[in-house]
Amino acid sequence: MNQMYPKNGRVILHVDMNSFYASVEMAHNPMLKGKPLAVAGNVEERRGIIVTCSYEARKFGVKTTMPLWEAKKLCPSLVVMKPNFERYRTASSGIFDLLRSFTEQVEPVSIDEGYLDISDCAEMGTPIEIAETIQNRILQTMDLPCSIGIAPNKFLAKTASDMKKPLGITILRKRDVPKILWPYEVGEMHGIGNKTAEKFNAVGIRTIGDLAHAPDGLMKQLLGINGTRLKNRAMGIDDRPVDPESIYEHKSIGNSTTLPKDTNSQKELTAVLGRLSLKVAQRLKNKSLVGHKIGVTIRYKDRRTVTRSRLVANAFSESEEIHALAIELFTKHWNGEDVRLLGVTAFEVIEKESAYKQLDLFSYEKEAVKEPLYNVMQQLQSKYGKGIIKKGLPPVRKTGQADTSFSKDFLD
DNA sequence: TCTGGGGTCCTAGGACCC
DNA sequence: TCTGGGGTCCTAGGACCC
Repeated sequence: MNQMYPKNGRVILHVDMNSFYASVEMAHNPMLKGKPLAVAGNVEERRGIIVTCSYEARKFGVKTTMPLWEAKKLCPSLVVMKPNFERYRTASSGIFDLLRSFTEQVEPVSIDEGYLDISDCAEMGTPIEIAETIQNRILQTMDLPCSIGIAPNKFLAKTASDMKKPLGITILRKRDVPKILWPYEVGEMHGIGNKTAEKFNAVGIRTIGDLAHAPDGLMKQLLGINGTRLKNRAMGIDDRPVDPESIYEHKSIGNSTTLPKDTNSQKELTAVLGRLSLKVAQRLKNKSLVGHKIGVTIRYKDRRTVTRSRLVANAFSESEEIHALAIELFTKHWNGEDVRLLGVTAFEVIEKESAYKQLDLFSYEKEAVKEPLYNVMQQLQSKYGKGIIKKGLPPVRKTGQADTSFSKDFLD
């Protein structure tokens, strides 16, 4: 019997906080409980949108990304709050600390959701018992509700956690994929937005089951590599590992803002770029990062959006440098029309330390004096490719741990 | 009196090199 | 003289997610 079990059966949890910002506000001020509550950006401006809302607010038809004025029309009694990001970050790190007390194999994907690989946690109980314990502890210690999906991979776990809210626990076994997953409309699938759903509908793919049965060639032709991937997901296949280190791997850091009023005043726009550059510089500094590529985003009155970027010879992190680079890019590419939004982004960010190390390697290469170090660089290049010089060393990974596991057919 | 702000990944085309 | 083919790097934009 044993040899019938698949070798690499995994048990993955996806923990998804329910209307996170609104729930944190309610935990912080219990008087808000039971009220239609919305957290909205730019509350004092016309351009505020709903970021999160409580289930009471949803009953009125209030939804995420809805303009504030529209939400108030639907629900005049709506309580509207500005976001307190500090508060949400604190709650979030409390949640992830709690999750890490079960296993180190925790991958946060955003402030309010994350994956756990509990394949090696059999001694703690069944997956359902573990999920119940997690859900109860987060609720009891932090007064915050979450939904949890249990499945053999990330995609199915994510899908499962979405199926019952709030405070749901849902198991999605691979053998149940045809019955449970396939009847859904293809647009419901995580990773498929409006555009892709339209493309699929145009060739007669309406349900996730249709996608699972679609010809490989068609998928490739329609969406390239992503087509194949989506089809695999629809079949319940997803080999991505749970990666606890991924949160430390930043690729870009940027700030943007929609202006209170559209403007073409160069003085004002320059000042806004200055404030954005300062924020980017502060965030780079907090994380000890430097950037190698500067980017600006310009959105015009009619929402046409232009992005421009360029590589910079020397790594940057100071706000003045960033501001100067941003102004240079902006003035070169701005067409003079009224601007609605401006953004400044640092790309190709790496740790300051490894940026220095690479500089050292460079200078040794040029002078060709220190043979041993030059060789090190050669080795790095042959191992990781030439990009290593620009992109930096891959982060060091902790090695996995041992041993005990669930009976392997639990989720197959 | 519409539609925020933070990201990631993929693709396509031109430049450039061998 | 009528000009290949493969590869990488760089930039811009699209799609998607929370």
